[in-house]
Amino acid sequence: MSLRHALLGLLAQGPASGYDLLKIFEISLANVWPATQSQVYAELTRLADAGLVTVASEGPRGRKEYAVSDAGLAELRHWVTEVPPTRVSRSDMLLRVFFLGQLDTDQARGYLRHLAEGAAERHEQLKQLIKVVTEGDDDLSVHGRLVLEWGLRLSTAQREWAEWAEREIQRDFDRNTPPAAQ
Amino acid sequence: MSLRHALLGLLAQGPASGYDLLKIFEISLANVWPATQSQVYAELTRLADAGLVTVASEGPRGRKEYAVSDAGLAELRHWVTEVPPTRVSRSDMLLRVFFLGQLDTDQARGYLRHLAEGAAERHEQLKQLIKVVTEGDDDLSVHGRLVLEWGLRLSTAQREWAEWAEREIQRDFDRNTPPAAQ
DNA sequence: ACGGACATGTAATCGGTTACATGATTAC
DNA sequence: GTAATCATGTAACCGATTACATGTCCGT
Repeated sequence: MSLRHALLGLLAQGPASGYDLLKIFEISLANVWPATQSQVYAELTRLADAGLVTVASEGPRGRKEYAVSDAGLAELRHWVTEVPPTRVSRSDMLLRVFFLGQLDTDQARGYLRHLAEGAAERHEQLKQLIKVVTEGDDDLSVHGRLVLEWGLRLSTAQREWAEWAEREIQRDFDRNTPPAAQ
Repeated sequence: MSLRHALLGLLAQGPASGYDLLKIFEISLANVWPATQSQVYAELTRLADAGLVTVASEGPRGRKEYAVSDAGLAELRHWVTEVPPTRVSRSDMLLRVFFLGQLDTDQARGYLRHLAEGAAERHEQLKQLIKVVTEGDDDLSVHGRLVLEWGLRLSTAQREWAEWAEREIQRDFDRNTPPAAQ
């Protein structure tokens, strides 16, 4: 039920329409909680039905501007402070690592090298992004920067780990394939 | 569709029943790709229908032992090597960080401290787990150790980041609340 | 006048979760 | 005999994805 809270959190910054919110999702929340158009409109309707947001004003082209209600703000704060964050998140990347034994050593090392390269690329992208976002002192920018810093640290850790794992696999291979057998 | 590949990967290690596979999920894959009982049995039926696994033998109590077919092995290898890993994974933990502006400074720092503590706990748990799993030289153990190492690095990075973010928030607070105002 | 952006909605499908339901075998 | 474990299955529901569908306003 986090899409609900993502929407409440964005609306806590100021009133917005579904269309506005979608654009915000595409830029600032895309890497943390992606959402589709269908989903956003449907959830806004549900939030309004539940009284957590209200339709503050209606504009041209059927535009509906939503504003968070007191109940909505309370729900948001409750979620942030009281609801324990999800323990595990599924990772198909790590699942593949479990099954690397199904490949030959070169392919397995290739997969890990690819992970390292991907992490390095993401790191560079985030470095660019952080330059662009550095201006702005609204709440979302301030805390968005904390999230970006996590992205930087995560991509660094992943690159280093993948490089380590690649060496580790090579080491295992060398140990099980003594020089005489080469 | 990764549950399907998780099952193929486990069956590539040797034939097993749905019941067996479930126990494996509960121990070794619990932190990477959790699966429920309903899900496993249903997916095994689908895999058999698709010809990716076969019922190798039937035992007492309606037990069905599944074995991966050649087509299944091919599908598994294709998935590991050719299908690009998922880019983003949703994180309600980071989503909360975005909305920390809705709390007062103490609460926000509390959330981050809590994250740091949680990461430290997970790190300790993994250190225990790695001791237990260190014996065993089958494929799953070898590559499972790579995954565990990632868990260790991830939990360390998260603890350090959360501690850094907590200080960062304090710094912001001090900057916006000059001594004269205290 | 027309194209692009603005703006909202519905329906089908899929993967995952929870709960329900049932029964056989084995160890004590 | 009986409790624990082994063993499989179904059904309802929920959140997310994809595709379809429709219409309006604004700038040039």
